[in-house]
Amino acid sequence: MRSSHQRDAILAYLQSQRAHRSATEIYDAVREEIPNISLGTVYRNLGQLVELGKIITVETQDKFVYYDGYIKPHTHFVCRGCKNIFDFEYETKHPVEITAGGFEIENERTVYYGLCSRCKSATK
Amino acid sequence: MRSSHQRDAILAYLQSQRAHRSATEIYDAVREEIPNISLGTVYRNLGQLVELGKIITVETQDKFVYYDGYIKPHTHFVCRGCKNIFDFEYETKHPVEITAGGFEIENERTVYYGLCSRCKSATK
DNA sequence: AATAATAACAGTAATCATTACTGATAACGA
DNA sequence: TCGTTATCAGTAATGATTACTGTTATTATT
Repeated sequence: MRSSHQRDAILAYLQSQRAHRSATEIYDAVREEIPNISLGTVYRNLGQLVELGKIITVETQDKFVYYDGYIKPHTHFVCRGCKNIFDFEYETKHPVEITAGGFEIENERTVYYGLCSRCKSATK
Repeated sequence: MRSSHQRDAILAYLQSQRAHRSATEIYDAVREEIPNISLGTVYRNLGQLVELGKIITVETQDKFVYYDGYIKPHTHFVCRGCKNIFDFEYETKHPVEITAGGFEIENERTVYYGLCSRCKSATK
């Protein structure tokens, strides 16, 4: 794989902050550094970075995929109020039947939905 | 809310089998009973059934949403080989920081990815 | 049972995140 | 420096989902 300025910029952006960004948000952010980068390039490189294991995807009940440069296993909490995504330590214990049934887990995703403490207070 | 033949058929279909179906698959299945039902009607009623808590959605790394008539809390395993989705008992333990941090969990989704035992053997 | 109000519908058009395509450009081994 | 070709920018296409519109069916009321 050849190196590319575009891919480096995308990875650097995702690693520079503990956040979960959609392709469009990444596109907007990277355009400040590479004004004529195209959205297709962003998608192609995001796919490659996922393939390389440098970033991960986070699927939620939103209509788009979020990308995360923090690849240590962790879970997510999506607030119904402010829509923010919070990271949490990974404490999941696999259902025993999975491994007992001969299934091979390669990775997993857990997403919690609810209200963060700030939004919970606001609705009171 | 008024009763509707279409909504009843959709719910009956999803409850009749332990499966996870996309909107299009549900559309095709229900059309055998109601040939001129429209896809928009399927989507609208799926949304209402989710709202009513009669069915749940399952978001995966696929590009479409699956609907599930089995609403007892459980997790899913998506096989990378055969693409089947398997159900498992719910044994997740919430990260302590979530409740400690004042977050209110309303629901959660866990999806495991990997190979089922059949597909694991096939690749050997 | 007939009527009125309107939720729900079928059919179709629009939206929009994502993917595919194409000719130009840039990375890099020879 | 040159040739190969991965990658790119720009743009068109795809496809799941949503919105719109005139019609139909449900349900409360007469």
